Amino acid sequence: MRSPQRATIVDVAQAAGVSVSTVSRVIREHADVGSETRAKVRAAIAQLGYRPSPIARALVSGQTRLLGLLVADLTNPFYPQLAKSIEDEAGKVGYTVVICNTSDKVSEVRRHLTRLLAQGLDGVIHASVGKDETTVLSALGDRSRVIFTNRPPSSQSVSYVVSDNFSGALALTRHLLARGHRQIGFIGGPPYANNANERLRGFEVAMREMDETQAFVVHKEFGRESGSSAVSDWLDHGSSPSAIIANNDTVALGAMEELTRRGLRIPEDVAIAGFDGTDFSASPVIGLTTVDQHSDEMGRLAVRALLKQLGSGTFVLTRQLLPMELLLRRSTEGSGRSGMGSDAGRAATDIGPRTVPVDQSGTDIPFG
Amino acid sequence: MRSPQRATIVDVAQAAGVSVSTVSRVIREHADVGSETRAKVRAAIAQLGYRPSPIARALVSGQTRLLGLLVADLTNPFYPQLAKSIEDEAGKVGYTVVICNTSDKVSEVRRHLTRLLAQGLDGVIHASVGKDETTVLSALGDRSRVIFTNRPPSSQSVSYVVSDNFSGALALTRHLLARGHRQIGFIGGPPYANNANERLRGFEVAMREMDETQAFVVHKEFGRESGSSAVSDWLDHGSSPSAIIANNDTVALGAMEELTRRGLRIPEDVAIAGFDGTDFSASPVIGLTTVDQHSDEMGRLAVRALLKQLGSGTFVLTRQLLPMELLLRRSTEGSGRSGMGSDAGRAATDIGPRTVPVDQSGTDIPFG
DNA sequence: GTGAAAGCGCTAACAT
DNA sequence: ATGTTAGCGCTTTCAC
Repeated sequence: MRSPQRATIVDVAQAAGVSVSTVSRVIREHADVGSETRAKVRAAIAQLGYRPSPIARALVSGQTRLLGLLVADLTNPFYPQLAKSIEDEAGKVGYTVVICNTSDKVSEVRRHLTRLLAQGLDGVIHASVGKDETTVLSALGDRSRVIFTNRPPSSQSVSYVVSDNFSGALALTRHLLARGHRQIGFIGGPPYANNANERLRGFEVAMREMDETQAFVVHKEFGRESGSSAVSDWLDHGSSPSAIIANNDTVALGAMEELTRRGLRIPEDVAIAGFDGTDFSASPVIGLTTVDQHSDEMGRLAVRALLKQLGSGTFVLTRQLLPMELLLRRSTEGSGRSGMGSDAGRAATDIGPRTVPVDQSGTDIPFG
Repeated sequence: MRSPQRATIVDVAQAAGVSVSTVSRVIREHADVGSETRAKVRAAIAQLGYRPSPIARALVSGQTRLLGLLVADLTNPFYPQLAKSIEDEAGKVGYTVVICNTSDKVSEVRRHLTRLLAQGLDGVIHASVGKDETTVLSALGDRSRVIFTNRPPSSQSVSYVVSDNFSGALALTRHLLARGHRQIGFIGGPPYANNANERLRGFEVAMREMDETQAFVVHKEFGRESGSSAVSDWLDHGSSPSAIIANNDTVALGAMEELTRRGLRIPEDVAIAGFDGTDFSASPVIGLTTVDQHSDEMGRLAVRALLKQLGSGTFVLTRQLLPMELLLRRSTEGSGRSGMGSDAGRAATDIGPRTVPVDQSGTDIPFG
């Protein structure tokens, strides 16, 4: 049952009656190799079932084709969606990605980075904490080996591909205002999450555009409990928003739970909306209005940008802001009769693209 | 910004005024090294910030400390839960795990295995297809490098750590029968999924224990759509089960969606239950009765068993059947008033442990 | 167009 | 207790 000793390049060379360097050239489809020779080598390779050792290659090239992906919490469905897209894109060009759960802790980021580095990875996609560029950079030693996604870094001198959270929140809030809501609760995130901060800013700007509005803002972590506890905070202290915006879909679900528990109807008594566009938000059982992050595109672009950085000798800063999309569902739109079909909620409002000019210098321009 | 040329073992040796082998010994905390020498070396290592190259190590040792994890679908919340537990356990002993999405296709399994093997991984945890031992083994070349989890393999000569799906289904079905249901629909899985098969078997055995029962069985894949389409199949063709058992929580959610769409109330009109014990099933908004797989324990045990196999020279077969736990929620128990608190559904029925005797020979004993 | 040989950074005999 | 040395499987000058 032992696996047969793998053939090495030397075996192939012998079998083909050529030198190892010739075999190496053939493998890498390098320059000029006589077509007969090439054929002989190819035959030998096929016959021996030879596969070059990635380890030996890595030793000499210094490249492992291993990418790290740091996510805040794999049990928040948004991250698996993102991870899938990243893996697909990376896989296409022969890269393997290692997903790491950070629980949004800088210490975990450091721990994983150390271990990954010890494994010899080439680069990192950071879709977690935020505001931790220093930690990341000091572990990696080189900003060309990392790209931030999902949450923008606080500095502008490191690459990122994130959503235009400000505009997304703006559009969502305006929509709720247009539907007549004036007292709106916002469940903000922890201070390190820049995407959450941007969303809050969008909310605040929209609220100020209108008179007679009242905003209730609390700050929480990203779990379901956060949603429940925010609702409790408000209802137990006499605040009664007619609509609630949660920082992400998971938190929104938690808020729905608490409202349900208290016998409040959604959206008749309280409307509710989230962010991210997770799959479950679309479920008719849940029917949650959300601002979609387009995780597919985000992941794809992040991988491409990172690979570009890794490849080119000179570092090229990437700074991309992706448009979000407002997906209206029952949780804000009213009871949308049972038979509304599976396309419900795809009546979307696209929030136009917006791109930040990239300048190589990487000066720290504040967001917005 | 370039990362400073990493120090090598030779640098350390020079700095410490010893030979490389001595440094190597110190690194690996090997045998006897004079305590002064050791101190000198340690100092040099610290001072140079030396970290041994995993690649060079891998080249000589043939071990990468990389584990592959094959999952059917990362967007089914059960798999992230499982993955998390596996990563944690593997991380504790310095292993890194690469998660791969197979979409339950043997061709994808093969593709990933090939790529992972090219990356030089040590072993694989297979939590996907099932009945594909041949493929897996021929890719890996050695059964000591793989362990099946979640879904049992069809042969008994390869290691696995899975739930006692038969007993779980038995207990769930008996519970529904006890509550008076006689016409029960079962949404089975595709033929290759042995855990689904076991669940169906448990269901059938329980149904036969009682007179005057009627079972509606359909076979579907594992997505939400499967749940919806199963419900449609039944209702559009005059079958009307008073309870539905879905093969997993995701499918159950899909079924709930279709029932809701058709204006049927859960559980008043139709009761529903799933499998796996995913986090979302516990949400009061969903309140889905489920048979919990204990993904934490399953992952932990799978990793331990695999590492044991990888370590020991002689292959030791592991065959473990883990108890499942019935978690009763609103979807089967009645409307469980709004204020039932967050512990609702933790009133659990433990389904006793059951262990299959392991014999080294690995003869093919059929399940049950 | 092809080959010889020197490493990449480490481990593991085998000396001493 | 410590040092010497031969690889691990490959890439890459540098010759021919």
